[in-house]
Amino acid sequence: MAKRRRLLILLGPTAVGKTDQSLSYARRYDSPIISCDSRQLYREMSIGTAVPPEALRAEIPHYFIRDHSIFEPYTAGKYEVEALALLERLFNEGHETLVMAGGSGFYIDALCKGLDDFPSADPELRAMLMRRLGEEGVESLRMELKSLDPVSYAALDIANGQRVVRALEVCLMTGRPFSSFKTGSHKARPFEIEKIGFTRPRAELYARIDARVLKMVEDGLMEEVRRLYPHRALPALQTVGYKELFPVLEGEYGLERGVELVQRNTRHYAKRQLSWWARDKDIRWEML
RNA sequence: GGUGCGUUGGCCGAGUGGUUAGGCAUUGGUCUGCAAAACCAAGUACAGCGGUUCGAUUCCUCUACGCACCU
Repeated sequence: MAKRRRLLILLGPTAVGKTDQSLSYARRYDSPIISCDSRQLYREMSIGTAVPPEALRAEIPHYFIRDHSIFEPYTAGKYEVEALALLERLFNEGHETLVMAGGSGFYIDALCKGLDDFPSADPELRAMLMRRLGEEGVESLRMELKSLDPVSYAALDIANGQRVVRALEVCLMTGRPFSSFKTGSHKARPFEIEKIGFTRPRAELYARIDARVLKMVEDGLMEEVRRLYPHRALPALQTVGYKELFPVLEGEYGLERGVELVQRNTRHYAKRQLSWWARDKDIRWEML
């Protein structure tokens, strides 16, 4: 009889305390921790992304923590493929329950439900469209999308340049409308999925965020930022905790202001995470 | 005690005799390969009393508070 395979996903807004929770769940199920965090997976960043401490990673194997490079832009699509393969391997090694922990809602959904078979971006085309976005503005790209794919045009966030570019690039690459790739169906997964969401009262969460940012600075965040400064234009560094601190190095404003901005943007981020999960009825919420 | 200036939503800050500046914060939301990204939306404030006026946040009186200067 086949063993019951279960993926336990621990999710929640940044700074809620997922790391501590994942530790106890991993111990309970004798599972490694599979991270689902779009920034902690870059090896060049660690303080600003609040990766789990060294000691913890020595005790329990972690995956998708600092095992990719900022020089190879990562995407939710890659995560779906790689994480699925990893899970398959780990289940085959005998695990019945695997613990996943993370805060990237889009990545979690990609893994659980799957993305449709869109082509991935062609870097040159993407760059060209982004340049046009900058030079001509969204309006011009929107008009082009309207003629190539009226369905997407109607459905898309009309002002969201990034989305318009994505839709347009798929149309141009394939000769088919972007919308024609969307099936609206979920892929089947060869394991059960259980989601536990951790949350806290808003004020408490915000206070934790503010304190954690201060702690990061104490721990040498500015050194990390300085080291990454030459790469500040990379997509991976368009990240809270870094993008606000590069201007400090340039003397645009002081460290104090930089810290305030990181705190603020982290709060915004936490709110967006909560908003993403608000409509996911499969999550069992737990107040910490 | 006197004179002058000021008092705008959580904060900053413009402005007007009659379609509610704006920014930040806050709150809500969107999301199919950059997602810690990108984007959308919401709140109806003019210190208080009275007056002038068809109508006052805007003009006038007084009161309170703040600042400055004078005796």
